[in-house]
Amino acid sequence: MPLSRASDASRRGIPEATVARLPVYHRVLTSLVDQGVVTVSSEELAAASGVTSAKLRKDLSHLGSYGTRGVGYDTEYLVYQIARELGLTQDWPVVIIGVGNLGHALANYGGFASRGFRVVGLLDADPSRIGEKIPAGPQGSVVEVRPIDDLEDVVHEGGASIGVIATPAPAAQDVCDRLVAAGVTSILNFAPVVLTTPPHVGVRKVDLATELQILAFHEQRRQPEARS
Amino acid sequence: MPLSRASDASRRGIPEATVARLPVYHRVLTSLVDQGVVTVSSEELAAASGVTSAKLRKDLSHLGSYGTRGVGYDTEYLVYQIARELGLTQDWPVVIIGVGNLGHALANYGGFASRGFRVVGLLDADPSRIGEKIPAGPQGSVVEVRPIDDLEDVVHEGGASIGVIATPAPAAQDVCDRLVAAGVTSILNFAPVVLTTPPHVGVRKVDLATELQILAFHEQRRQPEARS
DNA sequence: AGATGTGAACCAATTCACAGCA
DNA sequence: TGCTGTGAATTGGTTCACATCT
Repeated sequence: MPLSRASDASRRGIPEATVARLPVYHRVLTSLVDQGVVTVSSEELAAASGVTSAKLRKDLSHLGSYGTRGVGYDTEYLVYQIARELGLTQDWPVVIIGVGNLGHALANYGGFASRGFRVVGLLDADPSRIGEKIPAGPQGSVVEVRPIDDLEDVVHEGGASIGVIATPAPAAQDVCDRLVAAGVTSILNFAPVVLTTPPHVGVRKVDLATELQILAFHEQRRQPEARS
Repeated sequence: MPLSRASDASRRGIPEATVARLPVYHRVLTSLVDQGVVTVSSEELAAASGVTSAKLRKDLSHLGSYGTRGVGYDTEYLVYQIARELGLTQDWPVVIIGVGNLGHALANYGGFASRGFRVVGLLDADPSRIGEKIPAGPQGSVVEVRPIDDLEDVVHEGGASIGVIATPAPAAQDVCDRLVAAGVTSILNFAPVVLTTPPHVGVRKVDLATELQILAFHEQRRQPEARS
């Protein structure tokens, strides 16, 4: 088949549910490539990713026809196609606001650098934390914590279009407004508040307490024991 | 209306999507109660929660009829009903495995204690971290980090049915197996691996890199700029 | 009058099952 | 023969619009 460079099935509209699973496939495939596995069936890849094979095939069909009938998928080829679709082949400068324990964890999380995310700025409002040098990235590179007032400068210097909010809840909306004003168009929010943003800005929220509460809900149903 | 103690609409099956939003409503309502707000309309509560009013009303209708037509919802009453439904009126002992930056952040995250979650154990495989006392909870209570070998003891002593995995990826499945063997039936996993568990165990996964990748995907579509 | 609660219509996502190709 | 890719059927979730009740 002639490899048409813009793929056939793809253009416009990959379902949101599919997008949310692509990073998982990408990670599993990367691991398979590292292990020297050259070919994988939808059944195998699905099992390793914790989904059904039908779901996996439907997901991949939205990207294009990258498998071979009767054989399976070439791991290296597929991992690249998914990376390209997700935009992992690009460089994504990221700024992180709030350098508490969570901010630290994010800054030196190994999974970022290997996927094109580069921490170009760490900001905090606490004067005692300014100047601290934090290892951010894979080998040895460090980033210095700067005062929150430098937010606009750091965003511009680094060319960041993605911001991560890891501040206490009361500070989050203000930080968000400043990020948006500085030109950031994607925000990952760890503060337990609902952010208000203009429609052109993408926001995702990760809430640690929420996840535990969902677990507790199901756990409760599992224990039909004590009453009042 | 006679307040039938098991509620009408509830029994069996609140949609998963609704369950995932209840913690948000709960937080917003708690904040409103703190501000002294006594009554709230679906329109107002929905706006503050970042959803549409129709969705909010449909969600709440799965719990029962807790509103008053022409008026709205009594904040205090509603916050209690949601808390009860989510199981937040109970005490949930939790063990956390892995006390790196993320584990630290989780241990002293204020949002837990106020919702019934109590950290009864902190475990780590790194000998240099054993014995460290970490503030876990709202006022002054500390928990000492214990060696990973004590996992079973800590789960039993604390009566924990919920475990949080904040270890590096390679250790996660082993820790998971031990938690399950010790009787834990709900697991919150921060390690970037797909865990294998028996069907009676509930698992939720939070993946920091995944969230950034989903953001990057949309960000990429927003910039129809550079080609190869 | 005014806001809830809900059937009905709509849309998105998953599952089924098999046609089509290597 | 064996596994992908995909229409068709099904399930789950959202939105609409209004009957219902305070």
